[in-house]
Amino acid sequence: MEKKTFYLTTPIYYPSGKFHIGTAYTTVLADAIKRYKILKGYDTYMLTGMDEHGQKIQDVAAKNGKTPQQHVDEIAENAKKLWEKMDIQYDDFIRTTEERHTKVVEDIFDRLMEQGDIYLGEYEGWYCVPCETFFTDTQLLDGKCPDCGREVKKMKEESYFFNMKKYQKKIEEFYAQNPDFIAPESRKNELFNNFIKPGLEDLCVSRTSFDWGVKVRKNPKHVVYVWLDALTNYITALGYGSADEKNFNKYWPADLHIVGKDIIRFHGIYWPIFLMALGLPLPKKLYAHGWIMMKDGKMSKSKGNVVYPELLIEKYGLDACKYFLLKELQYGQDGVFTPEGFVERFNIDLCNDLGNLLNRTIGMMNKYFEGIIPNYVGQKNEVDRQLEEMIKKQIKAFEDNMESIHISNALAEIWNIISKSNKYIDETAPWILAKSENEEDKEKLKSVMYHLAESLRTVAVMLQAFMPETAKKMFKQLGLDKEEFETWESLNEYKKLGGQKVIEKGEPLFMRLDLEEEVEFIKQGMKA
RNA sequence: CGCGGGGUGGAGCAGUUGGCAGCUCGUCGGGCUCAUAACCCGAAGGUCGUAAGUUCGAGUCUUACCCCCGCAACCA
Repeated sequence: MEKKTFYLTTPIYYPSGKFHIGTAYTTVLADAIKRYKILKGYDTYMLTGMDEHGQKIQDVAAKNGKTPQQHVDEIAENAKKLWEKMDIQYDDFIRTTEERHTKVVEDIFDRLMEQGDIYLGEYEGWYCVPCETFFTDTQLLDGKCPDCGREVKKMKEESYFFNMKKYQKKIEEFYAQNPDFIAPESRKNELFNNFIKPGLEDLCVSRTSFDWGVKVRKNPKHVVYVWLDALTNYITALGYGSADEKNFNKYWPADLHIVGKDIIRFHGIYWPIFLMALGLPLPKKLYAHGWIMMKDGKMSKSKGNVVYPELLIEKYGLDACKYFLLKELQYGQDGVFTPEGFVERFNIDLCNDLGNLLNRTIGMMNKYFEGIIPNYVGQKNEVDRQLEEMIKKQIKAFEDNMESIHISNALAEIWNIISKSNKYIDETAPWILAKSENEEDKEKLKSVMYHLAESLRTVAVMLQAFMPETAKKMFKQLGLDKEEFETWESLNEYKKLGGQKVIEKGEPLFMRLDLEEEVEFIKQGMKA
């Protein structure tokens, strides 16, 4: 039987510098969803990459005495290293300077021109001569260049336009029929009311003021400008328009485009319209996540408040870093990074709740049963029943949250099981049962320890999507590092864990941090 | 001017279809000893931005207003 496919993408990132935790978040989010889909049995394909054209890159490269290509090669290498360090399971990494992309963009441009979707016109804007850049009315600061503050001139430049107006009706119809295309809904409203309803304006798709880009074949003084070049990566990466369209046929349309809230407009309007023009099916879903903010606003180098993922990963581990990011950003909303928040999350959620639960369970398993998980003996009392029922409910809630991309809530569902299990230990007081000579108490003790093993296994199965290393450690310590105990299907029933042997001395999953010390460390790292 | 979001106990947030106001952290008091000075229980603390309306009943729907944030078109 053919597996169902799931194609998801991150944006292609712009190589303006080192990636901060915001960029890392987008990619981690995609990776987590991919891993979840794998667990659920999908044939997944995840794409990420780099958007490597444009004036800015040309400028930065020149400043550093490099060719643009050398410059982007370097950054692409760094990006790949970071994703490797973060154990991101992408299936393809597309770069817009690669021939497999540029060639197809040239073709697409030609075709759209022939179809009459692209026409030659004039782009009028405010031009700053020293900066060699065009600005729109709204970009100007007090009528001056927003970059250097100098006078700007009204200038005209010949350029190609995409006829968006032609698709006005179609895009409206599309949204009428697919009201859930954009998540969260508020982003759709924003987009619809501000841009679609008032009427679309044609989009400038070429420039002559710089030449680092895909040349327009029939008029090579023009290079393709930004979005027609960038957005098409989602299909060129799959081989669309190439000799081998196997992946394209298999995975397109995309199941999920993950984007930051800043570029929702381009993905919510231009991209569907480009695809309409090409006669291709539209993606199924667009999710716009919020930003990671700092206490004093956006991250910026000038403020000296930028956090790079390497800092957190090297000191606190990849899983802790991922946990924080995925937990902190609520559905579609911004989240705040503070060093205090990070360390507290680490200590409380990871050390106290999760790590300690595993540790005390392993300890008791060794003390009372020489490390062998007892057989399931049924529900010996009310709390056993409650725990089993609760876990069943949590699994369902977890799935619902994952399907609707409420990742932070999904994590909270896992932590509900953890809390409930910690409470369960207190309620059943296994250390008292262990001292009893009573046969019934001995049975109860078996039941308690079995249920705990099962709880932790459930937690580990779910955590595989977010914290694969931690999940692996948990399986290992529980003596359950076997395929049959790790699959999603295995959650459906209480398995036969009895007879498996846990590790003799459990290594703590996470060691508590000294709040003050670590906050200081992170703050120093932010300044550097 | 317009559009979108937010305004819920000290802090940070949940509250999908209207039905006794929840969670995490913090504070105070208690319990336990299996465990990473962890874990568990209890308590204090909210007129759910303001005003009015619909309803048997509204944080949840309608209207007006106030405050904060974002978007405002080719800036990734």
